[in-house]
Amino acid sequence: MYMRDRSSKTASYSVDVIPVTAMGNELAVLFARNSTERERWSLPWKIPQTGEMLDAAAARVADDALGESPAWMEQIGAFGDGKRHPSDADVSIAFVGLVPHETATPRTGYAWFPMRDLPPLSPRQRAMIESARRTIEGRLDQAPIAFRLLPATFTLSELQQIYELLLGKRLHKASFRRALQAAWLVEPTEEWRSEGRGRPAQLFRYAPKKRRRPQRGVRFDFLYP
Amino acid sequence: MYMRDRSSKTASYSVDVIPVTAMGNELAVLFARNSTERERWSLPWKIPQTGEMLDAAAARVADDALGESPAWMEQIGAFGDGKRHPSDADVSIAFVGLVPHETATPRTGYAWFPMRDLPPLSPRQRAMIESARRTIEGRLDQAPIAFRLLPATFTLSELQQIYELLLGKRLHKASFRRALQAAWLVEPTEEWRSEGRGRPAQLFRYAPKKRRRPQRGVRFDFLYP
DNA sequence: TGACTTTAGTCACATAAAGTGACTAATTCG
DNA sequence: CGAATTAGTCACTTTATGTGACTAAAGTCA
Repeated sequence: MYMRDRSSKTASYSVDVIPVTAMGNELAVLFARNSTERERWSLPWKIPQTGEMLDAAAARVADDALGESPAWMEQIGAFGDGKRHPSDADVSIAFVGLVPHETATPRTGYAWFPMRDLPPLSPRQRAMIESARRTIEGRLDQAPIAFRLLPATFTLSELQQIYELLLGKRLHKASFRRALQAAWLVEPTEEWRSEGRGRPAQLFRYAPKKRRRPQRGVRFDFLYP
Repeated sequence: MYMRDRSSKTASYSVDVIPVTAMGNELAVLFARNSTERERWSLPWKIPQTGEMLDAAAARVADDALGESPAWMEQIGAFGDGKRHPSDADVSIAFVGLVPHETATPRTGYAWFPMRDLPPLSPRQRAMIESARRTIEGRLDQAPIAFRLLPATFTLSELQQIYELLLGKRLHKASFRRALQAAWLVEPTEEWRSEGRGRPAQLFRYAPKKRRRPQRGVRFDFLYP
């Protein structure tokens, strides 16, 4: 295991990844089993080589854990508060990654934990996971990240469930579909899927079309000073 | 000047600050004159002490440059692409800060540069500044950052000009004021200011009132896949 | 089989938000 | 004084969003 001299004057960092997926009807995060304390878990991380790009290092961390790179990944910042961290680095540069649950099988030594039932973690790791959750929620209306949690084809009800999960509230079916229609983001396939009870649902795929920029004015949507 | 061994295995970082203000009718960034090459400028930075919080280090960097801490500051991430940087650190952890132009007087060795006429910079510094610009624009409807570029009292026309500057487009006066009214963010003072020609304008202050959370559904507002 | 339940998909109307031009008000300039 | 300039407001239009009710196609079960 990597160790460094705490008295060194150089401020050091590690690259940590928060891999997120949608398991059932809640979000889940991937953890790596601790090599020394077998009952402890931590977010996957590494100390990048000199000259290695940050996002490349993060992609490698995710790949080592899942055998594939996340469908979407974004840096969520550097975290320096809280003392203990597996890497012993002063700060963690964190990335959040989204993977569809269907194709994401963790390698041995890694496991998914539902967001609401995480293993014991250091304050820094809890802060990073909370920041990841907020980043996902905030990106939702800025980038098509919800589709990155679904397989290539999906029903509109599945898509709506993902949005309800990420937003933490129910959405009205008609409003959701009208907005989706207006956004030209999905197109229907020829296939239908019967889930047992109820009318079969048509399968759609993510296929964004060009459209004009919605020219809106200002928004004062924030709540807190 | 701080130097470190490039062959060291420890990945190192510096803390860089992008201080932003509104000068006339465009944004400006504060730079520090390079100590060795007198004609070069760079963003203010430092290597934090071990154990020093990142935001505390950033506040100190800004304070050294301006004699005051920014009215608003936020970390915008870690930047590792691009080779040359004054600090010689592998990555820069960047913070964007907003200061009202009226009270922000740079110390000797520092100067404001308008966004559209920046001095020659390394790719990494250009990337950080561009990211700062995007962060400001994106935060605009999530936090009251526009008020952080204005003095304590201001006219609604001044406020609208700040928004037009940050959004890069003209806004309709009536729409702007209607939205502002609905947001309960400002309250009028007893003072009026005459700018020479035209009717005098009433002065307002930033005084947010509590209000219910705007319960909106989904937004598919993004343009790019 | 046929009534009932369940999920998918759509419609029409009501309400809320945003875009827009035109108006009045108060000041300076000539 | 009257034109020009900036502030502030109004009323109307257009667009977006909220919402309940409807039809459609499947399974369940007496």
